[in-house]
Amino acid sequence: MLNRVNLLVMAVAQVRDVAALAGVSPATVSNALNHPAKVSPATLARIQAAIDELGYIRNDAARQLRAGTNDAIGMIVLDIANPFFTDVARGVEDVLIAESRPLILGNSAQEPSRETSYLDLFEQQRMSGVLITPVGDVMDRLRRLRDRGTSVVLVDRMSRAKEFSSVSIDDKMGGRIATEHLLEIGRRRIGFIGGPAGLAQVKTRLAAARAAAEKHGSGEIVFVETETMNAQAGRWGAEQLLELPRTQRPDAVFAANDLVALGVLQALTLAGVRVPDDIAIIGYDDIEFAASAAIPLSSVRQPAQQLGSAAATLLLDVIADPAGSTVKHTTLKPELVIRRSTAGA
Amino acid sequence: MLNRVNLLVMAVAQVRDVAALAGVSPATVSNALNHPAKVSPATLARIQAAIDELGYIRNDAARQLRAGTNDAIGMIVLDIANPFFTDVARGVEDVLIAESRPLILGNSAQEPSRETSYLDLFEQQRMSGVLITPVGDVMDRLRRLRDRGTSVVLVDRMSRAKEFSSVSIDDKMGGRIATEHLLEIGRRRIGFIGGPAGLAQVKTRLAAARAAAEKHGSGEIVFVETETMNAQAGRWGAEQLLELPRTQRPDAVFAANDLVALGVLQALTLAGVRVPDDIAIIGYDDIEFAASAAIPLSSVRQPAQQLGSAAATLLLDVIADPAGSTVKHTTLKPELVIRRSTAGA
DNA sequence: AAGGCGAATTAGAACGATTCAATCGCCGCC
DNA sequence: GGCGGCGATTGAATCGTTCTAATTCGCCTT
Repeated sequence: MLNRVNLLVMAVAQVRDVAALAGVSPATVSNALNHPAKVSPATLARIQAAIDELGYIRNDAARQLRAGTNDAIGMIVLDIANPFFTDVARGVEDVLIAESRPLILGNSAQEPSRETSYLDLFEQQRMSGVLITPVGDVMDRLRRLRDRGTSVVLVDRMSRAKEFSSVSIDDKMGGRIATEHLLEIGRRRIGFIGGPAGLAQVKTRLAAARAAAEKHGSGEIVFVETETMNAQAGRWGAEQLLELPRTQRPDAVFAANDLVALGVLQALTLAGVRVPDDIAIIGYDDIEFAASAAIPLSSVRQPAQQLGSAAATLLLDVIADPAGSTVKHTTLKPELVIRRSTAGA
Repeated sequence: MLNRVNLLVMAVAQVRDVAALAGVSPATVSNALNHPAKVSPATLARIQAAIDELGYIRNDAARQLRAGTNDAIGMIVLDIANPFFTDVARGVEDVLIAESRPLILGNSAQEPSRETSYLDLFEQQRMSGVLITPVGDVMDRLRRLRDRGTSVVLVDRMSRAKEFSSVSIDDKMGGRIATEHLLEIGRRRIGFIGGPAGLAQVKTRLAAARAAAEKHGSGEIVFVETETMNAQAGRWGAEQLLELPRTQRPDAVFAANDLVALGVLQALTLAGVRVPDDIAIIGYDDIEFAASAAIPLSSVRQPAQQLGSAAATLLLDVIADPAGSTVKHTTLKPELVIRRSTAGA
């Protein structure tokens, strides 16, 4: 008999209902669920039958309250509309599903306010771990999270202060190889399109591009800062370049990601600029769509899924041993992928 | 003074610590947080100061346990790697953020087992609402969820039994206009690529295509069933078509979504088939990348973000009045977008 | 037959916030 | 001066599960 019955709505079954039906105490039901070895096979079977009959579903809020922690992992991605990040998320998911840990996915959309509200949520929920690609200045928040027992791993961003473990892809190398490639095919004025400038990825790739140009001697970087990094921003960025006087117009574009690159490609084509003859374009990420673009896009391939699974694995390690003395940084290597948009000289 | 202090780790502040610091009772702190009107401005200020000083963050598990419900909304999408679904998710997010309701995003990746495990999670968490585009046969699960007080709205899928409110896009119309367009430009044998066949969207679009072909008289549909709906499946599907004897080879492909269409386009191009001359291609969804494909892709545009916001709005209505007598179905209209992949005759 | 042991089970106290009913203080009014 | 009334505050109970410590029971040993 359920302990509380309403004339219209049957109350949702709880441990005590299951216990009553199986003729045991609530503690035994809890043991059956959480430490089956402690319960005799016969009782186990009776309890299972009772659970099935009543359709019992444990209340996670109560469980978490008692446990003091939530076994879910929170993840905050920069832009859910960018296939690069969905690939990373899939890498994460694969690892977590195997450990049967729920993944809560949040999209900051490059807006600090949204990032903060997800951090609030994760903090209130006492998540056991958080994966984040930060937009705003959240180091204080992350420190607080860690102090409260939530493990933190940075994704695609090295922690400057080396406080947090991180998994990233070598942006310096990526920026360098993309730029060197453009220089090698004879380009000299390179428009770098991306933003905001404060974003770590943008900052590093741009700095590496400038360094490569300087080292080469006759190369030059023109920075066009955008507010976000989608195709629309790319179209806008391309228009800025086209407004420059002929003599200052770049002969190549290095886009901070492929979405921007695709936007640039569209705008240039629309304006009658020949790609790659007049302006070569290289993107970043090598998302699936780069290869099937109108003019197949050269890009700097990032092992996105691998990044995700490495991050998830690392996070699980940190959770298992939060006091683990060492902060680990894993850095994966990007790879140049040459296609038509930078073909020939 | 914190009520429990460890030599090494300062305990996380709780209501009673805040209360003690502010010189009030825990009940007043709770009121300050949840019903500020009930608390005098002076006390409110003191409590706020105490909260800031201690860095108090409320424990959501305790709150939810007491409240009996979680104010978060769960959403299960078919495929996070498909821009169509991320667009839908963004529409949902926009609405929910405005209501400051957390969105928990799960990716079923078209796998019933993953779908089920997210449903388990949402059920255990006593979510107040769930948005789902079902893969497997989950009607029983959804019914149970509803009986337990979680509101359910189906996305991009009409509930056959009309039990649940839903928001969808008219797949019948979409299948028809795509097929009619191919017939109008003179194509007769149309390969329909997508799957699995059980998926509602696939079923409906295919049926509509067949109906349109039949009505026309000389049209014919060849169905190539795939396991999923990504570019790889599209490449595989295209290869199946190419293996057919010349006489049976279609002169057009209707792909169940744009990812598949892009895969088909790649494989056909690689095999030296001219698009659209030899084989025309039309996709479905009109994702952003369709327009910038090697051969810009004709498609059936679906108002994805609008679908998402409509679904979220409807769900909030249902949550506000779960007993609301009427089950509502909103159907949005798709739109034909013609580009080069089906241009000319 | 008494004692001891281990496996299985259980009573009851947490976990931390919220809420209801009850109390407190204070003001104004007769 | 006493009392009604009202806003502000609070004590204690509650949400459902898990864990610790204690109990029960059957069986083996000596």
